[in-house]
Formats: sequence, C-alpha cells, structure tokens
Amino acid sequence: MTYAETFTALADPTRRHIFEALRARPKSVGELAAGQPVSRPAVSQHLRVLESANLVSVEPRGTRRLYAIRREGLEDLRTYLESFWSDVLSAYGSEIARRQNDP
Amino acid sequence: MTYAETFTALADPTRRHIFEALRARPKSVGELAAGQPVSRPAVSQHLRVLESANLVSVEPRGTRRLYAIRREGLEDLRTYLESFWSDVLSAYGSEIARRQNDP
DNA sequence: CCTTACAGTAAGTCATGACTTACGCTGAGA
DNA sequence: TCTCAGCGTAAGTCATGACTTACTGTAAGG
Repeated sequence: MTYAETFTALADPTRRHIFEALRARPKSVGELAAGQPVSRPAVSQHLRVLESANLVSVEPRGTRRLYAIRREGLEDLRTYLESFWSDVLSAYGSEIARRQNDP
Repeated sequence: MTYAETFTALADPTRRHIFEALRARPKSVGELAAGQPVSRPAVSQHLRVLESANLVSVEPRGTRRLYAIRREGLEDLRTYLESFWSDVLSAYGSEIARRQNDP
C-alpha cells in the first residue's frame, strides 16, 4: 500500500525535477535549488516529502547535506504496475468472452 | 513525458480506487459510484481525468457507459520506472568510487 | 409520447499543499 | 570565538482541484 505515497510524492512536477536531478549524482540542497525555479526552502520541503516516501536518502557533509536517490522507494510502485500486466489481460479476455456470449 | 499525466491521474486516492475497481471487469458509472464514498458526478469527473490520461476507455451501452481499464496508459510510467534500474545503479557505483578516491 | 434511469456539465464551496519571506541552528575556517 | 555558509523550520498567502447540488441531455420501455 506504500505505493500511494510514491504516487503523491512524484505527482508534483517540481518534486519530480528534483528527483530526476539526482539521477546523475548525489547533490546538496543548494545545488538542487540552483537548478530549479523555486526557492531553496521550497526545495527543502520537497526533499522532506521525497525522504519520507523513501525516495531519497541524506548524508550530512559538514554544513551541507547530500541527497541521493533511493531506488528501493520505487519498488512498491513498480510491483503495483507490474501487477496490471497479469490480471487485466485475463479480465479483459473474460470480458470479451462474456460479450460474445451475451451480445 | 506523458508519464506526468499518469502520475497526477493516479495520485488521487479516489481515482485510484475507481481505477482498481475496474480491474475485475468493466463497470458503469453507477456501479463505480456505488462502491465509492463520493457522489456520482464526482466519479464522472474522475473518469474524465482517467480517460484523458489514457487509463480507461468508454463504450456506450444504451443509456449506460461502460468504463474499462486501458493497460497502455500505464506503459510510459512503467518505462519511466524501469529506467531507474539502469542508470541509478551505475551512478551510485560511480559515487561510491568517487568517495573512496576522495574521502 | 411520456416517463424514468443513467450520466455528463455547470457553478460554487472548501481544504490541501506548493510557494514565499523571515528566522534559528550548526559546522568550518580565519 | 566570531563569522559566514548551508539548511531546516515557522508562518502566512494563494491557487488548484476534489467535492457538492442543481440542471440538462439521451436512450429505452410503458
């Protein structure tokens, strides 16, 4: 059920941009904010959401904090999506069959 | 880039419930509304969002309209997620290497 | 036809959450 | 130890969007 958190976390465009900015390498808040059209506190708030959704991790580096992507945060959502490739097919097939028997 | 629409469409809990209610079989708006704690017009509005995100299809059946899941609407999001299983790993590895060279 | 079931649309309300500025805290370097 | 860079937090604003009720349109059945 935790894929719900992943959906809401990545539904916001700014948050997705931040998340994707971390694909290349871990970055500090300042670095991330420099690449976004929003203020640094806004980036901090987004990072908090991403972190509680288990999508990023933090590591203090002096006065800076390095954020990095946590791939595991995507696992549940991935599994959720994959599940549609099993049951929908069969449900669709049985619906087709039902219509042919009941036009 | 259309996975953005998928994210916003499925980020709403009610909309997800409606979407998942269609996993078993196609249903009418009334059927869907009966299984939800919101009004029928609300369900209609959610269905419009799902439809424009290519996540459901409609087929008129007399005065009723049968909604069904469209698996293809999930493709882009699925591909998007899969992409993280390639580049993040290498980026994480190179970051580890970087730290070992620059502790 | 006339009625009734089924749904989409309009319009208005209300909460959520994405932003801002201002402030406080903590490490590192002079 | 003083200062400054780097961030998180608080508080307040504002837009978005998820609801509601009321209305309109359409297909089927008497």
